[in-house]
Amino acid sequence: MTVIFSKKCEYGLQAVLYLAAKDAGEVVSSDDIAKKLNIPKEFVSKILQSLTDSGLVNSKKGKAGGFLLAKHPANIRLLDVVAAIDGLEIFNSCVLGFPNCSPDHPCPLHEKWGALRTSAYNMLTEQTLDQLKEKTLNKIAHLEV
Amino acid sequence: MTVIFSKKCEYGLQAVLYLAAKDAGEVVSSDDIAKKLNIPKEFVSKILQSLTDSGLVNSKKGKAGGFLLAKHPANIRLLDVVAAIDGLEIFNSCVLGFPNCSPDHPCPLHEKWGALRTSAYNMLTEQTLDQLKEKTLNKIAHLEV
DNA sequence: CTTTAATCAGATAAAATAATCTGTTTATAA
DNA sequence: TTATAAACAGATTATTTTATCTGATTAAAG
Repeated sequence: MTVIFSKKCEYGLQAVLYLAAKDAGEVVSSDDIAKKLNIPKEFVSKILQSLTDSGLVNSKKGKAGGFLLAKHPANIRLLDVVAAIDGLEIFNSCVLGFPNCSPDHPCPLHEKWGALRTSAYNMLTEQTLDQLKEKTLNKIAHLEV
Repeated sequence: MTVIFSKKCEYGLQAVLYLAAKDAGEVVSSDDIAKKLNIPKEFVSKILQSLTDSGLVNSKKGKAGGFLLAKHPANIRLLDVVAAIDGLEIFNSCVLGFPNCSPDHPCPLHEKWGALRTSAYNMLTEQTLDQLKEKTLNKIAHLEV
């Protein structure tokens, strides 16, 4: 198989987009998130805990507790989430798996791939949770089974 | 972690590029390939066996046996190798892991990601093993440990 | 014809990723 | 103040991917 983001990262991105689509400050339980997004509750809970450690998400314990974004969604870029979960290695490693791939000793795809990779990086840097709110709401509205 | 191609696919691409950099018709053993590319012999052997089944590679059994490309390297696109090993699912599945991601019910990144994905697809379709021969030779020349 | 060196086939092992479970702590609300 | 519902912590399990092993078959070369 081929993957861009790990499952952890996909779920993490879905979850923070979901949080960003809620009203500011609203606390959402992992149970709610898991049900809405159709992903394992314990798993998404773990992921949000790690994003809490990373400072992107805040949590509230106890009854009526849950998660909420730690910053205004305009200040959270997709790249921040990816960096916190999967890391940025993908933007700095050879697409063909060659060692030492660099401008000095480029792999056969170095330039062509480099251009695509940069576009992807820029896109993830430009897009904030805020900017995607409308689209997220739309997608969520059609997640019913 | 984040990945574009599986290890299998990375090794497979490296191996066919290596074969394409050899003289036409030259038979190369998996042992040779493994040593040169610094990848596990049995693993690359398995991968080349599967590419043989896919019709991209031919094999020669017995002493002095090994592998060679089944077609002229100008007729093998990178996409063919990726398709044979990882499949093309990545070009047809949601980058955020949302179900049912389509123009009707797009995920928040549907358009932006779609553009990048198409660029990647086109690149892999345009690049043939032949076109990458010079660059492959250069890279291989600097693989020494 | 025998030795040797290769692919091939299938089983197995190891490592990484994904998912689940068990119990503890915490805070709300009845 | 007690019941409840949540995050949290850590261990465990399951699945997938990566890698290795064992033996069989094949073909070239001495």
